[in-house]
Amino acid sequence: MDLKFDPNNPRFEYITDIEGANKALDVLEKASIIGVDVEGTGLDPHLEKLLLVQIGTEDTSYLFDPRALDLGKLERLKNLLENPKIIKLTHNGKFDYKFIKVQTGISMTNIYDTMLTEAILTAGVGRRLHSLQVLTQDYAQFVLKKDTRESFQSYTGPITDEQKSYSALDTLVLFPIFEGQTPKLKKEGMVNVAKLEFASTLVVGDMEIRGVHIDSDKWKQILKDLAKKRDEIAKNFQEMIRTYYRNGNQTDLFGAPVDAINMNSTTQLLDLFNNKLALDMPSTGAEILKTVNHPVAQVLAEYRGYEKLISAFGETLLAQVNRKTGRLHPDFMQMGTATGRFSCKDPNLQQIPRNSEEAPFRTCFTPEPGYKLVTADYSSIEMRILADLSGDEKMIDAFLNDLDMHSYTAALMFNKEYNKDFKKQYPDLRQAAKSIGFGLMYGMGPVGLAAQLKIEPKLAEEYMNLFFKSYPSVKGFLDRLSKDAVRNGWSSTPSGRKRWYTFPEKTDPEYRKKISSIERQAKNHPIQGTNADAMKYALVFLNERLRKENVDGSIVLTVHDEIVSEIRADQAEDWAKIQSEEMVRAGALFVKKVPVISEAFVSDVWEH
DNA sequence: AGAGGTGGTG
DNA sequence: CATGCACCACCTCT
Repeated sequence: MDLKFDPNNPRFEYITDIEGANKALDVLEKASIIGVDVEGTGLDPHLEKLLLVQIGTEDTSYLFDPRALDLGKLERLKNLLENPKIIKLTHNGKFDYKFIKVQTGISMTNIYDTMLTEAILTAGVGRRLHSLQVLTQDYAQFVLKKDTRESFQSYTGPITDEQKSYSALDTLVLFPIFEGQTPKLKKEGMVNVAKLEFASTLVVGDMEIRGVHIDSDKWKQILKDLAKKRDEIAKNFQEMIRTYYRNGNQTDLFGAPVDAINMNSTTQLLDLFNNKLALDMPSTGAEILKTVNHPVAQVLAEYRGYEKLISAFGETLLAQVNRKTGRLHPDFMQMGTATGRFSCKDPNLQQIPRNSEEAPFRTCFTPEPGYKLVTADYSSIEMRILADLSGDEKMIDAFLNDLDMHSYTAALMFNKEYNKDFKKQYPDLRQAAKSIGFGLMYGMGPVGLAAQLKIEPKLAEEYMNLFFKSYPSVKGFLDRLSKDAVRNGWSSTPSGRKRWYTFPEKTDPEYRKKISSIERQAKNHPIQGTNADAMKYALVFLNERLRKENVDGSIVLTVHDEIVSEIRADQAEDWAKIQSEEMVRAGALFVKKVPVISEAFVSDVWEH
């Protein structure tokens, strides 16, 4: 690899005035590909300060100092970064996009992201984090020092020579990585997948910048109510088990009884169940507790229900409300999974409990005054994908005729007549059909199905056979997916999104177990991954419509098959129609044999 | 610090 | 032969 720069002495221009900026732009405007990176005093674009915006060609990096120059006012710079014809090489461009947009108002377009590219080129195998350091070693064969990065943390002084060199390298090194990655993208047929990811980045950036509003007072009240119930149950529990412990009658300084054990410790719980109560339990999980015929187990299960909610969705979530915006700005990772789905963290808003009477957490997510939430989700999208990809005529017919899928399946399987009251007439049969339908998409076998339905494995196997007889193409389709994956070492969605597998040694004692696991993953990947593809297209389409139609609002959440946006009240109803239409249009890119359905509604709280 | 257990979401 | 996909948060224990 011939580098166009010297890693030990990179060329850069440090720009603090208009003349310097114009000279740099004279060069940059002639390039078709530029590298972009930013340095800030921290990670939060709302709270921290931009210290440098580096924009470079393959041999020189231009370091714009936003403390010396109002970058948002530099019309030529804005036009450069917003020019859709010029490719901006980035590494984790979402970060740079957000900082630049929040602090200068400039909205970068046409991003190429080396981190995302590496993620799609290695999905399922290898590292989950693709740092610039590692990619530099892989593609440019030198060691990128990273110790200077920390020097920007909370930094207020003038930019040092060392900081300049370091910052310059961060744009220069993007070029050899880009050169090394793009042939791989072509070879793997993943250019369009990459383009989809890059387009999604801007949507995710906007979504994270906007964040989502949460009613903290209401949230706290829910927690308070839950804690009261939990504490009462905990007290009962300690009471019940006191006699088994030597410290059972001890009291603290104020005369309150001391807890016999820590209810959150599985070690201590297992000791209680197995040694004191002689129950012989393998674990203390909910499934086991249900089967244990002892009041202590039931009380523990009840306690767990509350303790889970309080600990996982408690004050730590509220503590993440941004002090500047007053909203939550979670981190959506567009390649957070091996299948192409998003993951979400800090906080993970994709795992907020569904609303219940006791814990209506989602109702605490509300729009700003004057706005509405518009929620839309795909209707049984993964089943529709299965129908489409397998090409099963019966399953396709069921969706074409808009039947209740699981009822229809049960009717076919058990030779009953389908009608719209089927769900009421044969709830158990419908449930069995539903479990098989979902289970198959996860590669489940008879034993798993038996456990789920609490029936004998033998009967479960009969049920599965009935399912496959009802939908003759499905079994062959799924078996082909697992066979192909084991033969090729990867599976693929119709869009070309791949997932690779690492195979065990033949001598591995868990060889068969690991192969089975790969087979299940390979059955699921094209289905889940196609869902992910559709969602990403939908997000891109929706952001385009927001801009084109001049809608006052933004997408605020995405939860696998659901999109939530926050829209000015008078525009919300019209937007709801657009939102479901665009989701359908995106889904229809992949699902062509059956209809794609998305229903949207307008509300004042997040409800599902 | 990292692993294992548990349980929330789609 | 082994027996359900994809995640993240919190807790305890080492």
